[in-house]
Amino acid sequence: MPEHNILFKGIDDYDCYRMFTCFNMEVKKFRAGSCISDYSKQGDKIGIILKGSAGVVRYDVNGVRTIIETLGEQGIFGEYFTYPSSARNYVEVVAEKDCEILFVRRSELLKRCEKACTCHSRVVENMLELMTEKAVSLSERVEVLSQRTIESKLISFLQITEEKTAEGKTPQIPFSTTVLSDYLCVNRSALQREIAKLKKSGVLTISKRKFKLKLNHENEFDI
Amino acid sequence: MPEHNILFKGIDDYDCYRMFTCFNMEVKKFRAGSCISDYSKQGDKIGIILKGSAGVVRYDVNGVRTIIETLGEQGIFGEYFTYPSSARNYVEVVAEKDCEILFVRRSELLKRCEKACTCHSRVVENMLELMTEKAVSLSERVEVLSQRTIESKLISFLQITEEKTAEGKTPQIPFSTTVLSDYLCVNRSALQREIAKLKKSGVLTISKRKFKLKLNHENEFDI
DNA sequence: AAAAATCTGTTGCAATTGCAACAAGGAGGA
DNA sequence: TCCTCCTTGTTGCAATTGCAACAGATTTTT
Repeated sequence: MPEHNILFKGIDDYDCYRMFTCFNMEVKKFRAGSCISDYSKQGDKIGIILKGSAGVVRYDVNGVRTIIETLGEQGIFGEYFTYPSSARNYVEVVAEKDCEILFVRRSELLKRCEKACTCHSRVVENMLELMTEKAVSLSERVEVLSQRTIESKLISFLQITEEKTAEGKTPQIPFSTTVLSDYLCVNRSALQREIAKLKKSGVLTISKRKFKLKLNHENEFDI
Repeated sequence: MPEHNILFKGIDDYDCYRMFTCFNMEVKKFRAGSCISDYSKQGDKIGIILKGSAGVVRYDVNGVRTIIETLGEQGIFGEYFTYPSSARNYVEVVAEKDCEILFVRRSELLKRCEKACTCHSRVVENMLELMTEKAVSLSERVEVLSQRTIESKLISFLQITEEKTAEGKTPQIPFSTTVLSDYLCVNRSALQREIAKLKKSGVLTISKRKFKLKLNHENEFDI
């Protein structure tokens, strides 16, 4: 039932069905690896990931790939946010796993409802929650990318990953090293070199994708 | 009248006054250069810039400054978004100009109003707009920082600045070069060197802070 | 108006990062 | 099983970036 989704959290079946139609929403499925949106002529259309995961990927003129964002369930995307493809680079959203995506126009969501239904304001509330999540995850992205060296980009990323790991579980890098380098926006072999250094100095332990950080707490701020 | 603010857009005087109290909001003033929040123990408190502008700034262990975000009027900030100060770095929000800031807790904004006032849902709607703006500006930030070289970080920043410039006006860099380097997260003199190169090759013209870009459109994607 | 502070612009040298090439280790399909 | 494709890991060399120092310009303060 595509009417049931995170945007309609807290709303009963009948209203869900009604609004789904009223807002001109649609749900589409995509196979892993396929392109969900190429960010051209989408206007204010917003995509919300109901199931699966996806990545916002950019290829520049030289073919260099950059993973701008990774989107899990509840992730949202659209031309409205992401800087669009331009003459200098090509941006697309690619399904990582099989995906189910809800599409809706921003203008539809915000239109003043003639019937002033309470459920409409609940939708706006839910949208606020999704948008807040997006802002938080973009902030993390900025935190990582604003680091000046590969080493600190990596450490910053690993720390954030650690914090997201459930209590008692071993933190795990969600990518292959190759993909990680595209995510940190650095050269793969240079990243590999930094990983080797951190391992050698005992700061980092990795087996497969599971890792452990032991930071040296000298030379730090008192807070 | 602090009751009138962007969060209360579309709401009449009486309700503004009532909600301002009901939500435990407060408005504070800050002098240019002063520290608005040091991101410690703020919990879910959110700041909204009513007047003035501010920057979210990080200093690392070596004293290197990074401008994580710049916030104009309607900009929002809080520990909830920005990665907080840690043992390795210190984050604060600094007023660029004299500021008037509205503080409110996220939990207060989202609490189910017993009186189910229509104006409350309008506040949520306004908040969604502010949050969307934040997501958009963070996306731009990622766009710039994800570039691999100083040259492309600079060009990407200048292009975005151009696009924001009102029709007919000359685009203008909003910072000094020194501050710009902290915003692009690169070394100042290396940035200066790249600017010199672009000037020499005729791609970039700058006088004071006004600039003009003439990009060479070879080797580009057809879109 | 003089002094102080800040910003711009440049440069040589050092450190970091990117690039290319290659060997070795899975994973999955024919 | 063998073969292919993809990822990991390493390295020498080249290019980019950071650092430090300094001179001149500009702005702010006294």
